[in-house]
Amino acid sequence: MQRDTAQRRAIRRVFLNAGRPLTRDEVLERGQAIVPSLGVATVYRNLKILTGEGWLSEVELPGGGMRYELADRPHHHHFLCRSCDQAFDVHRCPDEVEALAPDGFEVDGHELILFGRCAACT
Amino acid sequence: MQRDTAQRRAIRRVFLNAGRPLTRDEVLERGQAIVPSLGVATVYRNLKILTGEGWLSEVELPGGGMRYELADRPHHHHFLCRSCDQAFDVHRCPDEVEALAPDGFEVDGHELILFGRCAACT
DNA sequence: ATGATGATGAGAATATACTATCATTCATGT
DNA sequence: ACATGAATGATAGTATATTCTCATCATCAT
Repeated sequence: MQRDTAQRRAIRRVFLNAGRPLTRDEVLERGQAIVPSLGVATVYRNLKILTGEGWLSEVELPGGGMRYELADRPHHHHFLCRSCDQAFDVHRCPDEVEALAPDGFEVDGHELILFGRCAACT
Repeated sequence: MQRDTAQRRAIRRVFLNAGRPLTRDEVLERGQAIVPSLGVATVYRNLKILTGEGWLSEVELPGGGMRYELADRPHHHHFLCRSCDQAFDVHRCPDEVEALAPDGFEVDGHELILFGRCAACT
């Protein structure tokens, strides 16, 4: 059965403290602040396991690499800072976006990404 | 100075006929229908040149690989078919989306992506 | 027509993201 | 405390996208 390791606990804590989508490197750095020996392979393994369990979900934004965020969050979108490349949550959503599709197209989801400079980079 | 080659003409024609963002492979396939000898390196080179000239612009949607589209089109968004992976233009845009950002964040652009099945795949 | 040189095409090389391997560590049930 | 085997970490391997190299081709000013 699955074991409760310091590494996996660290990775979970990183996400619980983040409040925004994280890249593999962000998880690695922040995880190493808790468990210094943490390696990339373990980060990859656990991102996959936690995603498989439905605890994390994948977020694909421009700029390479997948990002991950807690899966239990209500519908929301993202802001991507062009300066620091960090992603942030946007909790409001324009209504009826899915009605914008051309006729004959079946929409089953949508993603809205805002670009600019975050509060820290302004 | 720059030369007007059959390959570059073919690639330009592919975009003028497409009316939607194309992946490298879509450009290659359609380009080879015009100039059979067309190779990947040439496609890459010309995508970069045409983008640098401002004739094409890059579109980054989920699912790997960059896509390219004519740069002179008015503001619009995209629909990505989960079945055939083709991208289509969505010409309507929800207003005031950029006002959704958190306080202190400077928004300078946005992208809206609708997911589902296109008319041909339905 | 022709020569200079920009462009091409095939394949090698590189960059990057991710996965597999495996000896070692350590969480867990007893 | 101990045995079991799941998890880890270092690194090798794989996959994929893109760029580089270079011999050859072909455009265009003359």
